[in-house]
Amino acid sequence: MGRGKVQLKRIENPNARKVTFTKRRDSLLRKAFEFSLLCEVDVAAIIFSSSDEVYEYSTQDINQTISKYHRAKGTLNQSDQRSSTEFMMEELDNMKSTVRALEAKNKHLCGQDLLPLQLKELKKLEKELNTGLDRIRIRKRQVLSEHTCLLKEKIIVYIYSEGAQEKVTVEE
Amino acid sequence: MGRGKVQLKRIENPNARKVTFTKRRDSLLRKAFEFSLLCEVDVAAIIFSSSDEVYEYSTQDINQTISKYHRAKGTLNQSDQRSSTEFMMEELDNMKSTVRALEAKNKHLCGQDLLPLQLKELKKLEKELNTGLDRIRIRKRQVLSEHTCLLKEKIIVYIYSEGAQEKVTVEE
DNA sequence: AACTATTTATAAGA
DNA sequence: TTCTTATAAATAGTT
Repeated sequence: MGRGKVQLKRIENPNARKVTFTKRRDSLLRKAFEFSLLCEVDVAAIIFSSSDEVYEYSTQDINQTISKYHRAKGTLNQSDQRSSTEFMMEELDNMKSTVRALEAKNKHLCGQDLLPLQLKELKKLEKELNTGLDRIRIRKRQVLSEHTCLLKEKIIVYIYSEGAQEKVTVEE
Repeated sequence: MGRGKVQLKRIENPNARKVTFTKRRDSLLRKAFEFSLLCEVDVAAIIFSSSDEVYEYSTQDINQTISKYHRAKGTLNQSDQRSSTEFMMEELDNMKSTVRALEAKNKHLCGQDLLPLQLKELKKLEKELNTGLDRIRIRKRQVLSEHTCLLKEKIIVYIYSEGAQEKVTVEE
């Protein structure tokens, strides 16, 4: 439509290209608008100039249209992504307070930061530590006796083997 | 362009509307394509049918175009959002392993889950607990002596005051 | 789905 | 640039 038929390729003359850009940009946006109105459908069009200025038309808010597009395509849409981000932030917050609590408990168990504690809490802590200490000693004795058994075996092997190279030590 | 001039309003006849939809849809997408080619610019068009089928044209991958749009508009674009999500996921992962480590340490200090520990680790743990226990006992004695001082004061107050109502107890 | 009378878009010229 | 205009293209209504 025009004085001549156009070749479908880049318009070489930069000026002519710019003029055509403006003309076709406007009519594309107008066509999009007419189309959506006549046929009562959602349409969005985004146009960048060669210097990346943005021209757009959208039936509704363009971000809604983009979200709708993503939804239709089954790709993650923005609002979903935003809410998953929010969810993660919440989880992160929870995690942080968990870490704080665990670190505090840990320090208390190691006898640090005791000043804020009440007598009752100190007694509870002492009890916990006593229990822990008992269990650790029991386990230590077990391990130790296992070591000793192993040692005995090794000694026997040692006695019966001339080429024994391995050095065996028993702690505590 | 047609047998008559169109009114710019919804085409009432559903059949005519559907036909026009197809015609204008195709030409809009074709126009978008021609435009981008002739003027060498980025264009994206998204069309939904009345039953929300998607028709689209984009010079490059449409998500890239959408990102470019968001970037140009200064709104948070998807890839930015994705990377912030990725960052948070990483942080969340780190936090989770921190929690795991702290919980394990805590359990060990309470004498639980000792089986995987080596003799050396058990001894270190025992030492830590002993230190902790010492400190807790020191602190407990402090608190207790403070209580006792307080008690002494209260007794004096009690002796000199007839209306004393508060009941004072001293633990251990 | 194809046709065609018209309207609309637009390339090139002023 | 902007306006004009000849012509190409799109398309509403028809078949």
